[in-house]
Amino acid sequence: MLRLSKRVEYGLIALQYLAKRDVVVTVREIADESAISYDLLAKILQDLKRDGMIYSSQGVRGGYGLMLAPQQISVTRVIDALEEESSITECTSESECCTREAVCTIKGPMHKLQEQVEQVLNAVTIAQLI
Amino acid sequence: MLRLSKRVEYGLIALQYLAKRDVVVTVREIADESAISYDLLAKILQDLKRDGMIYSSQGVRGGYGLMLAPQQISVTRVIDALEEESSITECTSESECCTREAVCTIKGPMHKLQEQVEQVLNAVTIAQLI
DNA sequence: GCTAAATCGGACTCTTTCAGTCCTACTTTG
DNA sequence: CAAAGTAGGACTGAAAGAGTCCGATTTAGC
Repeated sequence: MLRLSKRVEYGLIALQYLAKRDVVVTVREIADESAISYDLLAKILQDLKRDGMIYSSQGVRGGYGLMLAPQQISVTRVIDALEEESSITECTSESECCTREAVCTIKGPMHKLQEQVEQVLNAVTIAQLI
Repeated sequence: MLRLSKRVEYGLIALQYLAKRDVVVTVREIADESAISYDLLAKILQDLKRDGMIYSSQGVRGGYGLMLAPQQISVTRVIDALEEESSITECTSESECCTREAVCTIKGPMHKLQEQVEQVLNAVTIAQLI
């Protein structure tokens, strides 16, 4: 469907939220304000933290905050942090092995297409969302 | 996953195949040569025909052929003909109604992003696949 | 030190979408 | 009229996605 997953959508919303604040923010607050499932959002923020674009402080008065400047966080990076695969077709994937490889006649062009899409997603950052 | 569906992938392969020939080609031939399920490909070609980018002739010696020049058939058009929805998020969709609309803070930027992606997909045509 | 408010993280369920199959009907050439 | 095609509905199976549940760990503040 060529659609961003809800995980990425929620991730972008959360990052946008964090970018507007300069103190740590709880998952609860973002989830309530943005009408997103708490449990789901909690997992997403954990993944974003693993990537290193945000940090967390645990315990009471804990929460999440940005580690990087908004303009350093591209949509591509968010996608990579939150999704397993992000190639446009099976044959442009590195991890999967294309079942029709021997007879595949569109591998080259698809690679080019993927590069162009990535370029677009790379150019958009959290800074543009604020 | 931001991935083109198999329907679109097979559709592009079939169109590329047709673009290389100047006579009608049967579904069977394309399916065999490209290792694609016959039944599935048959449905895809029907949809492409409905859109008007290819024509069919029924009966013995029948098959499909291009109605338009390869450079007139963009990837966007193929996607539109073969998929229900193609918006990048729920909130940029026209047919769906975003459940979180009241609190959605990324609608504007997502629309811009979608336009840019569409621009890329619009610029690539079957002519580039040959 | 205890308690409450947080993050951490595994395991699970439910739903929807996608890919693919099966079967029957209609069309047309030879 | 038979064989080779397209036309198309209905169904199945598998996989991914979205969301839930529950328990563990950490830590500020009383």
